[in-house]
Amino acid sequence: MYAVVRRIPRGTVATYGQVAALAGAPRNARFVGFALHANPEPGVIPCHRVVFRDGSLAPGFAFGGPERQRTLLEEEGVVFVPPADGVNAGAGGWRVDLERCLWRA
DNA sequence: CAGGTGACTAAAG
DNA sequence: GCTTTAGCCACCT
Repeated sequence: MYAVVRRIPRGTVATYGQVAALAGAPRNARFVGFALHANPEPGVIPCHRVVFRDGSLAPGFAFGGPERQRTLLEEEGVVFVPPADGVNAGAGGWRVDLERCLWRA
């Protein structure tokens, strides 16, 4: 499963469900986060490439801040979509364009 | 070895 | 429509 997370190509993101499915457990999406939380190999596992079904990742976890997420993913070429709401909520509301950047095995 | 945990996900209330 | 409950199963202690 860690191999699966590491296999996520740069510039793409995978949902917990996606990783879980590739890991061989389509129903244990929650465990995916748990495994990453344990993070037996810090720095090796790109946790920031793993996002929610909505396209956003766990706020307060992952790396240090939602702002950092957008920067890191944008740096890798991941396309971000601003909140549909006219009022920009800052980093909150920003989601990854799963249609374009969702990792496809 | 056995038990507990969990960054989710989907469905029901 | 939004909030809360139920289920899942490999990894960690």
